[in-house]
Amino acid sequence: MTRGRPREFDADDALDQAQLVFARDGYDGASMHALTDAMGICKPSLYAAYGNKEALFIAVLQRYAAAADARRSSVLNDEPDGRRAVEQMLSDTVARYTQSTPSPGCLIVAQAAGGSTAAQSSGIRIALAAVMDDGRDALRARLSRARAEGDLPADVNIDALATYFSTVMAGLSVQARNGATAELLGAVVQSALCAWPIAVSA
Amino acid sequence: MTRGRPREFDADDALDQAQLVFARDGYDGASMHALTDAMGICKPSLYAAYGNKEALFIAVLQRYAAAADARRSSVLNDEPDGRRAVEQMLSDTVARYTQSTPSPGCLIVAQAAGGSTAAQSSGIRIALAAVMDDGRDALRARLSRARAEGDLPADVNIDALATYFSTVMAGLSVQARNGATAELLGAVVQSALCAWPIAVSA
DNA sequence: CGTTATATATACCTGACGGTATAGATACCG
DNA sequence: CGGTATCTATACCGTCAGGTATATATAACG
Repeated sequence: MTRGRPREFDADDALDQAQLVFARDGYDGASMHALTDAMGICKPSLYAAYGNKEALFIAVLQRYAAAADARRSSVLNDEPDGRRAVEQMLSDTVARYTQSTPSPGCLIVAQAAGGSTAAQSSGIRIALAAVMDDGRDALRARLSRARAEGDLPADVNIDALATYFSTVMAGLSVQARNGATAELLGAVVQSALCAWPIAVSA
Repeated sequence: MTRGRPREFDADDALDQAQLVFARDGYDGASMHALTDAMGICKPSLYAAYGNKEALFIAVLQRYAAAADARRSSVLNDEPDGRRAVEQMLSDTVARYTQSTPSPGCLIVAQAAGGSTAAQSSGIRIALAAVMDDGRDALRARLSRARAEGDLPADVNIDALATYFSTVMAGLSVQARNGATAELLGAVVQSALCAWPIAVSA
């Protein structure tokens, strides 16, 4: 058992609130005051629980990425047809990016697209690169399966195709943040899917 | 003639230097000290010439957008075939996004993707939305011409297709900023172009 | 040449930032 | 119940942010 006074807040709930602030203001724009306000805790509690601002952001990021990864994996694997699986992933992405008001889009993409490139070795950029790689890896694995199952031609470039769909998803985040509607982005998804290579039936 | 002592710096050159700082650090991350250092001027000169930080960024943004628009328009209009015109635009985009070290990607996309959504009515977001709309409008106009010339089917949704290619370009900026190579993004462009609707020859 | 208008340089102001010391509150452990 | 470890709250610290006052330098005008 842990000794001492137990903390009066739920660490994961607090991360969820912090996520909203980071998504709305960005890492630089989010002040510790705004964060503690939203999390409902005072600063020493925050620093004791998470360390500092950068560590807090990374904790938020990894929680966000874990949830996103879980959703994406289930969406990708529940659908047996490869093309429909990717379509479901993109449609789900549009739904989530456009429903998260007042800060549409993806926290990861937002920070990766706009964050400072000066501190390339900073923990934040490392963590961002890691979660983005994880996302593309999951997609690549699904495309690889699709190729093995005949949903993709044997000679398709899996890396390039995975990067392509990742690129589209990153773009969807940007469009959503700029106010694009779910209907318009749905049409974008349909256009994007036209790039799905057609397997020649043997 | 202008009275008084003439300024000792070129206003446009200074904007170019400021652009590098904003691209590297983002709007929030760029300090006035870093900006004046890069521009080679002192703070009162900067404030006298541009007003304040926000106005300076908007000036940088509009200069950047004007140059980007000029390049894009020439690329789009020089090529008579619609599909090849878009291909040239995307390839040119990849080349520019990957060659601008140490801050790859697009200044507009970076700020639009990651900037604060809190101040929706701020001048920055308004200016960003305007230049992004301009870019999509130029593309839409070219697609409309392509449809008129038979390079696209008559029933194609021009709005959706223009948004689709804009989405891909925004995604390319994100990928470039995360270190994707020109080769890989070139393959992404080829995938993206597979979404070009095929006109049925009458 | 004196006046005037503008540019530059130094030095400074107010406020907010990230982060912390210290003191008080509340639980487990013996 | 005493001791101790942990959490919370207030108040604070040093630094740096964006922005500006003041003084000085340099040009066009008359």
